[in-house]
Amino acid sequence: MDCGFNWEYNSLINELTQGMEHAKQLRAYFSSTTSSDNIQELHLHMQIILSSFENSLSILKWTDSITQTPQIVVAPTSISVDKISPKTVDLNGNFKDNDQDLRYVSKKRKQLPTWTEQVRVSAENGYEGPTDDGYSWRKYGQKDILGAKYPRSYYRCTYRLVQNCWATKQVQRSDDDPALFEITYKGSHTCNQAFNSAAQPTSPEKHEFKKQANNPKIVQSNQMLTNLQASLRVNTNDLNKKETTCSFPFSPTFSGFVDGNLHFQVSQVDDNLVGGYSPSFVSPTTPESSYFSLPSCQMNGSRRIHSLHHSESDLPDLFSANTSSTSSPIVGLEFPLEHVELDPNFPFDNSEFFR
DNA sequence: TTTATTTGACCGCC
DNA sequence: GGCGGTCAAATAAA
Repeated sequence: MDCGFNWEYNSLINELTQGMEHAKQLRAYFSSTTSSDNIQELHLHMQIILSSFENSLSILKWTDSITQTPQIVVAPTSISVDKISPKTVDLNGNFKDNDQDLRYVSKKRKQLPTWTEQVRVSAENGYEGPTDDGYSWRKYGQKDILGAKYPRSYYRCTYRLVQNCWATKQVQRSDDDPALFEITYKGSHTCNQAFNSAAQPTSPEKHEFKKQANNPKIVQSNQMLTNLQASLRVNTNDLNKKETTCSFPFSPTFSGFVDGNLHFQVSQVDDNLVGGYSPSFVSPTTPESSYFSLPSCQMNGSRRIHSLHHSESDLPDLFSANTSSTSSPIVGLEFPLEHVELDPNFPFDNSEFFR
């Protein structure tokens, strides 16, 4: 897909890199000052911001390593809130092309992106378990693991059958710390709840969503609508106040307006595109100011951390797995250029675009 | 009646 | 052969 997005893509990386460097400087500054609670709070936020930057860059660079054209990346981000060490990701395995039964799916799933997240459950926040992560899961198994004090639970996406969503997760309670749950996710959600996860698990809309999820036409319609909404558009009004929203074939959303200066907002289209805990951040709204919102992670009363690693050798398989799903509203997304309203007078200057 | 969970059995991998 | 992961029938819950 060559839509001339390379320079926006590079600009995005440059902008993220620059933002991360400033966040690092801020962190260093606050680290060198007092140790009051407020300062520590700020330091914590800075850490979160840095994690967001690092993972955004990782995702973008990872995509770039596959193809020079930016695309939707179904990959998790990590947000470090607790001081818990990151775990590993692996994408091993060889699958046979001729295997087409369910076993084939099972083998192929071994290549799905895998990442581990650790969730601490505390009584004070009323969090009842580590499973409420914004997605709807169905438990399909439990197994006693050798050497582990607690059994391991196996969950898969509730919408596996109706939406061919192959995301799974395993929940393992820590032996040393019973309040700590290690959750291993395999595969990213390709179901509709990826676009509705925020309200999904607990809201009354859940039932309505399920009804819709069983209707293929509604599902398709919702997916198209959601894709359309998720995709950015470029609108320009008059020269004095141009409302400008720019669509890109990858997850972040850029929007803003032009009034001599270009004001830009960068936000995540859909947090599930990157694993459910994606950061959203706001780039400078004025040439002089620079601020960032906290990541819009779904904490759900728990504290969580997860990490993602992709080795070079893993990438093709992962990419293949992501793009192989024909029903996915997310993966392999081809950006519909006909939906983009481009102002031919819009100053798409590479160096100034994000300023 | 429908949906979710439990749990023993099965299968593939090491 | 043991272990981890998954299936699917039985059961429970809504």
